[in-house]
Amino acid sequence: MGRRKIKMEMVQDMNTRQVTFSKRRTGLFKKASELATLCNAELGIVVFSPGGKPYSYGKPNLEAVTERFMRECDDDDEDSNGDEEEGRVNNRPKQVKKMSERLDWLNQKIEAEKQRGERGQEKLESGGDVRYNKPVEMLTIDELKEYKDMLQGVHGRIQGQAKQMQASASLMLLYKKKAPANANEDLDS
Amino acid sequence: MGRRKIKMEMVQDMNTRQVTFSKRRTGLFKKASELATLCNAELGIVVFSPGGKPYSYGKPNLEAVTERFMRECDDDDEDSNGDEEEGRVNNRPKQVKKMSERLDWLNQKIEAEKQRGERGQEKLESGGDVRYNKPVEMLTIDELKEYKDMLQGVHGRIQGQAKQMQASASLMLLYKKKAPANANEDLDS
DNA sequence: AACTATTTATAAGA
DNA sequence: TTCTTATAAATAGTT
Repeated sequence: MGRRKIKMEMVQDMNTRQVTFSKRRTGLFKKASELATLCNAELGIVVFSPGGKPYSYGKPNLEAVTERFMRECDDDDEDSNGDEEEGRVNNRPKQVKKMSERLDWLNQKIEAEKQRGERGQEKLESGGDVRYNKPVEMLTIDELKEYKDMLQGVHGRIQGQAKQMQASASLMLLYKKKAPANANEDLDS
Repeated sequence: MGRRKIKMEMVQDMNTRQVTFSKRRTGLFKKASELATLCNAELGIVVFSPGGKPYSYGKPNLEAVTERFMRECDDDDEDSNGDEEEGRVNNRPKQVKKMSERLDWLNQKIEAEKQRGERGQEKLESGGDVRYNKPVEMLTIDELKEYKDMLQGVHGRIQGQAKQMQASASLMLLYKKKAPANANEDLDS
């Protein structure tokens, strides 16, 4: 589809692969947008880059997931229950419960990390004092850098995971029935 | 992209729209497959046809993940039979809402943690500079290692949990209405 | 389903 | 990264 035909296998060169990913992701989302528009279809896409970063496209919009969740669920409560005498409490939500339990567990872990982060920070802060008392046990610059990178990495990855969860949760939105076509960014040309 | 250029709006003729949907859905999934292959990326797509039928594509294998999850959580699985009764839009919204609140809470915590991490980082960086002026430092190597291990351990568990959640969320999409066609074979040509 | 005339996407290159 | 362009690929209308 370009100057040359390429073999359908993972692009070896990292740089080229990144470029390819970027271009084709854009193309994929455009195609998705067109399909949604032309056929009045709803769809959701979540793509994880080789680096693990999540990208998503959806109609209706998959952004601002949490707020949408709440809003649309409220709407859903009011709309779909109007003439649904059949809407009994069914037996399926166990999956949701399980997922919620996992979220609970996750939250606990994050809270724990938060606590420890504070303690670690105390150590850092008190370190200024210790510095004058213990002239020996010091960190090398490389060790400091390592520590810094570690912190950045952990925080970054946690955020990345959170985004992934959001994207996934967004897809769940599509499981529900139609919400009037909230206009999306028009990728259609 | 064909004999003529078409306006980017919903195709009016029902028959044509169905044909367009079918063709473009195939094309979209192929593009997705190629993106995944070329860039070693993971992705998932769910599309609802105008008629409301869900189609999905995923790498790796959304369907298998879905089935596995369903099996694990099949305590209440009564949907395996093929009856397509629709009147059971359930009480899920409340649970989804609950989950959304947790997600929101989670994000707040993560954001707060990020802030803390940045502050801690400043201290580290200033400490690194101080190091050239003062013969001492704050944390011992052991303390640093302990902290690092702790964070890494937490992160590992969080990431694992997040992946599970992601899989769970994806599969929930397909749990009820199973996709009639899960195009997961080699779409790459 | 197949067939093509065209449009569209994109691999390389700048 | 963004643009250019030669070429590959997708597809709208037709059979």
